[in-house]
Amino acid sequence: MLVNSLGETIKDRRKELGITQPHLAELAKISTNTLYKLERGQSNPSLNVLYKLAEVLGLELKLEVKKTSIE
Amino acid sequence: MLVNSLGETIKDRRKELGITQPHLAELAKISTNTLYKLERGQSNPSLNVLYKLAEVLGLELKLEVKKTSIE
DNA sequence: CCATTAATCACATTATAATGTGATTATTGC
DNA sequence: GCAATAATCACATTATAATGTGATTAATGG
Repeated sequence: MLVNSLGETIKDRRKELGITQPHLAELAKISTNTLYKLERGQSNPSLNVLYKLAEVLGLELKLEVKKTSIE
Repeated sequence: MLVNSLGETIKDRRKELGITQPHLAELAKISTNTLYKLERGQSNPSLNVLYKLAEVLGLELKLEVKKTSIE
């Protein structure tokens, strides 16, 4: 996950699904401000917000061992 | 990502690496309280905290399209 | 055992994420 | 063009994550 790949991922996915920020914000039950800042990488979102967006967007959040790490 | 799989993942990984909560907290530059609650699923951590832990633990956070979602 | 450290927990404080509001600037469809 | 909606932005407020402190309870090694 690079610098703001997360916000980009959400924005790209939203565009793919053809929905607006206000609509997605409503569906995920977060404010447009929160979504706007998140997409632009201007925030440090909570896990809760990420989950709510992931849910609506059909995305999943994973935390796994780096394939590149030495085991 | 199930209910508290995230906290579990972090705890399990920490154990694998054989380090304590206080030590990991120090390495990741977060408080032991924050780590403790996160591992137990008693918090709604910020992305920042997750990144710092992932960095130290050799984990990566991914947000991707669900394989099960209809495309 | 028992001393030492780790983990758990409560509670107060501080920092900041999330929201609300209103304005401005794109963007889009007619 | 221009009306309507979307996206961007500033700023104040509210909710809450993160921290600090100190205590209690496990766990661990000597």
